[in-house]
Amino acid sequence: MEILVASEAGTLHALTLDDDLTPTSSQRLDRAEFAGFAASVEAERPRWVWADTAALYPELLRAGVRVQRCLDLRLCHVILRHAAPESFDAADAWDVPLLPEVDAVPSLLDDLEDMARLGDVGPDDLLAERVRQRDVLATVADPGRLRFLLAAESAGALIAAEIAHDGLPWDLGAHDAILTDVLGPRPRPGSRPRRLEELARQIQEQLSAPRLNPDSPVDLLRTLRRSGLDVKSTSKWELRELQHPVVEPLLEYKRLARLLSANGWTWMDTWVRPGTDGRRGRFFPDYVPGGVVTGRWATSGGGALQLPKQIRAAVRADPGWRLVVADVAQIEPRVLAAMSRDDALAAASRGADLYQGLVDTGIVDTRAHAKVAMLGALYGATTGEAGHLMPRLLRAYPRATGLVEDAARTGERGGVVHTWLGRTSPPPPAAWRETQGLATQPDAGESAERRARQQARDWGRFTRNFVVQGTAAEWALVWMAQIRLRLADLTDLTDTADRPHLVYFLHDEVIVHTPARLAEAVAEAIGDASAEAGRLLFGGFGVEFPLDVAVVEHYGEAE
DNA sequence: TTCCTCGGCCAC
DNA sequence: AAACGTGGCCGAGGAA
Repeated sequence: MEILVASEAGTLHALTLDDDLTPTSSQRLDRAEFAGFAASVEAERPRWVWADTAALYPELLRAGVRVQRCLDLRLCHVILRHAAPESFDAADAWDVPLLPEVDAVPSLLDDLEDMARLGDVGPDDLLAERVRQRDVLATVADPGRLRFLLAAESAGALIAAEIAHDGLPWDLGAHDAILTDVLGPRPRPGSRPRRLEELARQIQEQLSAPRLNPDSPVDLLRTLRRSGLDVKSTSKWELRELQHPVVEPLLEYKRLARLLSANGWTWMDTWVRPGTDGRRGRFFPDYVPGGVVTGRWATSGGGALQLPKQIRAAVRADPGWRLVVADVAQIEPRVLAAMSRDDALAAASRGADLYQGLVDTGIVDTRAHAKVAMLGALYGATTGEAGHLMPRLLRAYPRATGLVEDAARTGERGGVVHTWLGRTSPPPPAAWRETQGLATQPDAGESAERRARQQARDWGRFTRNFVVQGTAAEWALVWMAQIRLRLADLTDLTDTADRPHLVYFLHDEVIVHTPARLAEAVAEAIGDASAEAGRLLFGGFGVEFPLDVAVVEHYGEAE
């Protein structure tokens, strides 16, 4: 059973559909009735179908109602349009970006919540889109896989909304202690923390430049060169190689200045809601499912995808609760082995450490070389150590390397490539084709040809990585959806106060916040979910996805 | 004043 | 000092 929920001019319409997508009943709901309606119908485990999970699900969550499955038609639309562009006309209302161009609607900023989402789609339009998507699905090469992807993508939307509702437990006191320890006490607004001020003075003295602003790359580069240091930039990679007394305080300054600007007291004030008795604060990452072309999640504000290791100890479970932190070891090479059906690479992956497996089978001599070579193959390295090791990898794993090489060649020709479940890469932009076209003209100059070759190789590296990064993202989505199902089974669903819940996701890593007594059961559920994700995606093919799982009080304890 | 690009660096 | 993929976010400083 499916239930379509349309929202039009503040009123909700719920349509119940049978398996042929024929409406069997229809009703109007006041906004206030929505959660009660959803709670009563959820017992029958329907599939909820709506235009945009982020527009409707939060109000259910606020009312304490969670649903098991949904179809997010906007997210599905994006996938289907790329998979079968010939089935769609010009861009329509379903192609609107998640957030509008801010320039375009300055007067609507107050209504952003309502206007930016696809909340306002009438029941007829919603049903028409649902039917269209079913029909498009029937035309693609492998509807089963794509249907699975749409379900996984939609489950991701539910999870993102739930994390946005629950938040990541955050210990403001621990965060402040870390900052104070390395920077000094919180300074008055507009002035540098004590430690940064000291370092700035040292740098100025070492370079005999009393008015140097170390935060200004232009100023700093000029001053360094005036001191006889032959550098082309102020990056730490280049500075590290210099023999000069300014290097140490300068690198330390950069490290601390970064911490202050990215995750200092201002960030804390902006993104963390203080806790209450017996409860930590909460950081609310604004995840954007499907926000990256490859299918990875993006974030919009808060920087949840780049929480530096330095402050992870501030992620701390509530008293009496634990964090279960789990990440997949070397997900991308494992996914590559599975999707290319490369038995040799799969065999090397049959252990907790795939890179060590490459050493043990004699492909390379050290683990470090194995990692460099493998990442080089996934990213398209041509020079240096990675480029040098490539021939060995090509010889040892012709199927796996062949898959990414093929994807690169396709991209270089301007073609599109597909992930395992059928997410399709975007075609190269018009300017790209134009440059390629110019280079094939009879009167094309040397430089035009060089530019075109360079650009073709660049796009090839993108498509090469797309197939693997995108399939890894699919694995992670399925893993997380399986975790979510299993967590719901650990407790009585109505018992929301004691419910283990996902609070963080980072490409190949999750954190579950759970009452301490359930921590071991949660860890086991996460492992089961990993095995199930492998089976669901790749059937019986023998690639394993081993996890590092840790039950901790704070994230800093996990590796 | 606001907007935008760039250099730099964090995460995977 | 980037090389070799995907991102977000910051301050500086020039452009509008």
